[in-house]
Amino acid sequence: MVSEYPGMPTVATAYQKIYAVVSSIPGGRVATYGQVARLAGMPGQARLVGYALSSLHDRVPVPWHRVVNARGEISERSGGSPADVVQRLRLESEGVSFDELGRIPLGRFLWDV
DNA sequence: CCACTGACGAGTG
DNA sequence: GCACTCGCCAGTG
Repeated sequence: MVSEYPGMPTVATAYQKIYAVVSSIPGGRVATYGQVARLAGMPGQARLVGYALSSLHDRVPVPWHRVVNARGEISERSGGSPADVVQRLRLESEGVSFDELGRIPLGRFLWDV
């Protein structure tokens, strides 16, 4: 649970809710953007989840790497940042495996609430 | 205040 | 399974 970080607005934002949900994803499991949105009380707001995560900075201790898209793939960033590679490495080090197409078998690793 | 911007998802052909 | 469209809306400048 991340309630605060340098530079974060003092008032509560939708992002805090999202960060709280992401922070509760167990290691070795993954959640989809849409799933996080629902758990955060914003069904249908998958895009906002992605937007919220993209605005995170390194010092914020949120396990953003455990969030993937509905197809079990790691979504590609804009600007060609290497964050997607880091994400895969972190997941693999947690025991999450990928198939030959670079997708995670959601039937085995999706976080069941 | 207005316009633009996204780590997405579900539906359709 | 792939390509395309449309709906979502908080933040940012």
